Amino acid sequence: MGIIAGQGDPTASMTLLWGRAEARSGRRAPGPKPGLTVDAIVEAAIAVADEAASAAGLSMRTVAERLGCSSMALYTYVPGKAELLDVMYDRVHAELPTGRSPGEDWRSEVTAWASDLKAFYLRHPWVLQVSYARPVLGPHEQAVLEALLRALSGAGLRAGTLRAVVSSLLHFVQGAARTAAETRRAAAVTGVSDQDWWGTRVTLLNELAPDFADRFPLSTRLASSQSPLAGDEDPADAWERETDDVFAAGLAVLLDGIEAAAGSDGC
Amino acid sequence: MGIIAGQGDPTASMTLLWGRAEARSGRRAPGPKPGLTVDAIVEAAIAVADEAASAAGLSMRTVAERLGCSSMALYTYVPGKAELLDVMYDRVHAELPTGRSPGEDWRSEVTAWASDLKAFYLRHPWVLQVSYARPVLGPHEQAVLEALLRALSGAGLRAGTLRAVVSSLLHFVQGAARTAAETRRAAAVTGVSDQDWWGTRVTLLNELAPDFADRFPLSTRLASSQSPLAGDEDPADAWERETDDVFAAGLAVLLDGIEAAAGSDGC
DNA sequence: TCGATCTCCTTACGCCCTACGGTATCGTCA
DNA sequence: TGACGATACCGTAGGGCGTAAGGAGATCGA
Repeated sequence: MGIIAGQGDPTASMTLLWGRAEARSGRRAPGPKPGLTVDAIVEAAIAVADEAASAAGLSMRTVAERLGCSSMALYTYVPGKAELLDVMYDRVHAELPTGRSPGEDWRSEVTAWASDLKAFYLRHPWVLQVSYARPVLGPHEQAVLEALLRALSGAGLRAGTLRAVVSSLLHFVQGAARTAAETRRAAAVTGVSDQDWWGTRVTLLNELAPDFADRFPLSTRLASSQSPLAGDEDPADAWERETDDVFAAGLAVLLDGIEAAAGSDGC
Repeated sequence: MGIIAGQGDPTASMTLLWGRAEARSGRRAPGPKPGLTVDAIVEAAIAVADEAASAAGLSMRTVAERLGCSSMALYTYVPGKAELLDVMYDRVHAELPTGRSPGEDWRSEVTAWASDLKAFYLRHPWVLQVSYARPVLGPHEQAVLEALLRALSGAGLRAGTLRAVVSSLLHFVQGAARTAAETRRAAAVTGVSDQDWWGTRVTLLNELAPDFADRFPLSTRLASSQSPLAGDEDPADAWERETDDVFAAGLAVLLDGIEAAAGSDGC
């Protein structure tokens, strides 16, 4: 459901994201000792979202339950759910590598960046549901972008082209990851495996639209060209391999395009 | 929040999608005359979702209000919200052109397809929130896919490459449209214009992270290379033009890549 | 005319987020 | 030492949401 990030108080979110000033002023305020910390809440919330495999499964109640407090206790530390999501979003990006692997050509650097990012999205699919329109502007996400720019710096692109390439790459990885994650989640949530689901649909389609192959000849041909299962292969594994192949092939196409663009950018 | 489509009863959804059998059996059943139709409900639901610019704004209650009935009355015609979304999703795809424009080369055909699709997503941003993992498999969406395949048939790609190219193109268009739609929606929902929002964030960033430019030199340079506003241009228009340029440039990169792949596919 | 059957509504349950006001706790200063 | 007042935390409640259950009324075939 495309959650809008950055919707809460900007000052609150940004302060939480970039080193908290109040954490440094040594003086403790009067009153009872805090039983929680923002860090603990964020960690718990990430764990909840990971398990639910969806931002929709994240509720203040579930987070509070995991921490052994009431949902209202969280509001002492975090202004609201929107700001919590902002911080979760950035924090989890700290997992991604940011260092350069020296001496590699830019193609393999970008490929490594893309597959790291895709794996990351599959570990934390809820990240894909945070809107990218008004970025959270946190340090860890920024580092990921910087890593891509570093990898691409070897390709020699003009600024305009570079912007387009960056967004293409992001959209490509996010799209592929989104599809893969949603497929997994659909199987988990509904309890129906992909093959069963497709089987049911295809049977129904044959009954309800017997003229399918005539109306959509190219789609039909593309679907039937799917490589058949090797005899003893687990269908789920085969599907995984198939999508990996599509990812690699799509990325290769994109990289070819970047190379061509770099050439015409006159470098 | 990535809504899972195809979650309801497959038979129900598919029957609603592919010509309703019961509509043809002439015999009216006893009981009061139906005051609504599935079509009217779907139309109202699409209007609601368009206005809310988000699938989250779509509720059975809102749809019912627009039709002047109670929310429970809808359940006579539609099994549930999931199936309603399935039907909305496919129905709205009927807007898109499906005919081929004869005599054009495949590059301009694909470009036209992509920009039509992007405009469509911007008119109906909620479509982007319906999961693509278990496709609805309705006739109108299928026609859109078939149109792309027809446009690409001139490029001479092997089946494997074709699959990768199709998914790259879809992901690219969806990603670009998603960002654009969410930017618009964020401005509408929060009442804060994009420039104001960015201004606030940048100011905060300067205060909280004065070392930003040192930590992220490439990001800083890319951001500062943005073309400045022409004196009397509306900032919103300038932003629109900027994203259009990025879209066109990204698509061009992708098409270059397709061309290269077609070459190495040996056609 | 008389069921049978269908449409549509009211009610209710169980989720969600969070505003508000009350209470328990503890550092600080007189 | 003792009281003050800031702070942490919770209970309640209000307004969302989807939809199960069951009842009221309309309309058909027999």
